[in-house]
Amino acid sequence: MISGIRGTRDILPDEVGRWRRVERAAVEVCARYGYVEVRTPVIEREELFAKGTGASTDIVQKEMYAFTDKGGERITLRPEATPSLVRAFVEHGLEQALPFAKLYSLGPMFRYERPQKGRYRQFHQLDVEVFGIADPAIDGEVIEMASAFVDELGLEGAELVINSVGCHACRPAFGAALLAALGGRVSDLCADCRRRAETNPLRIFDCKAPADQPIIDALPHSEDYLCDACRDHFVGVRRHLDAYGLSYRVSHRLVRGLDYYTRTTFEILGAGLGAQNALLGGGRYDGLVKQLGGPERPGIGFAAGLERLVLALPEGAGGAEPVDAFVVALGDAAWASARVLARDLRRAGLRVLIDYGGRSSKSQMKRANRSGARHMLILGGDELAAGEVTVKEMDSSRQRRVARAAVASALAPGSAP
RNA sequence: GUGAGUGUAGCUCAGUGGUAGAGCGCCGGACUGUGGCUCCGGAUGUCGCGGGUUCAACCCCCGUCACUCACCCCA
Repeated sequence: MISGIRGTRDILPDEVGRWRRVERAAVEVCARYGYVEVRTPVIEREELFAKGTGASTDIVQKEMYAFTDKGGERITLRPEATPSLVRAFVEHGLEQALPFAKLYSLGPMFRYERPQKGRYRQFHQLDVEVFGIADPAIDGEVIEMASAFVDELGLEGAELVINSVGCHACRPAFGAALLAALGGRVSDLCADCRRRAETNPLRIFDCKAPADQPIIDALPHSEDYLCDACRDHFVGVRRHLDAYGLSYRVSHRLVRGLDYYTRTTFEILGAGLGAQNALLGGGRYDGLVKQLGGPERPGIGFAAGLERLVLALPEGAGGAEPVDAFVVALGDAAWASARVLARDLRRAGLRVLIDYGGRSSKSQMKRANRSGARHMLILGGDELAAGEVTVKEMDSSRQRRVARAAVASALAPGSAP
């Protein structure tokens, strides 16, 4: 047997309803908030992510499925969607064509990571991006929409966390203040934190090692180092969230890993998901469009992990649509006629199953029962001769004979058996 | 990349150094034109893979792969 690739998953019939539930909610919520859908390729130039996501990030350094194609180009499976959407926005001049550059996209991403609960090598994201709006009102609207999406799915116990990490002007000062506050205590931290102190000091706030916590708790907060413009912006964002009546927690420890984030960052954490508990995360990235060769345009957005949303969905969500009828043929003579009956009902828009080959009536009926069909349509010698069909309602076991032409209407909900 | 746990029937799992099991599911019958309930019968396994120890390995040892969870990273 040839097995699937590690970290990839087959979404089987018993789970696909939950996926459709999440995807439908995503599409509907985005439409309500004025977003339009964009679909970009799964493969991109490697340099798009080196420049966009950040050459120093783990995603680019060790997690990309990158290769040289037959033409000698460096290609990669996309590890995230934001750089692709920025590219499409710039490449096609979308700000000219659209009233607002509010885009969303749905699709698979690829990262070579060790799989665990809620984390896979091929995973799926809803990606939402807004280009060209600097006003904190859009930060508030994006975060409120993310929250509405989670609510729409009926997820209990989700928590919204926000922070501001400052801009290119004020963040370096905060980084320096962090290192200064750490001083000689860097050597007391865990190995991961000592590495972070070298590469990306902000990420020390992500540390989970209990021994490090007293030191980390004493570190300065990014909010206290914001420049005036960033401070005003953050106040504005919170004013909007308060006006919406959203409950949220400001956490100075919410620092996101991608290089491009500026000012607002946020996450929504789910309950019962294990260690990978971020249902969605995002923030503002005011320099990214220019960084990728476009005009100077601010940006903000988020990505939601569909696997995690499916995982967090309440029990029983996304049940399958029931089958309307299962046609049972009794005796060889009835088979051909039964197949035509099934065809006619299907063309009339009904969901109809029928068995194949001369199985016994008993086994056909067992299969009808197992299929969850609402009705059983019995066609034997008697019915054939009379031009009728026996319509049996499965739940009540009540049945009646109906003229063939009237079968479709007899299957309608509320039609008495 | 690191650590721990787990790999036995389609699924959930028991099992003992000496001929592979249960429950559920599946197929058939009891009931030749009435499903679910009950009873009876049946099929299905390279015991993850490779090597070693042994008269004999599903069991013990080594390696390897996969899965799960956690670290890292992040949706």
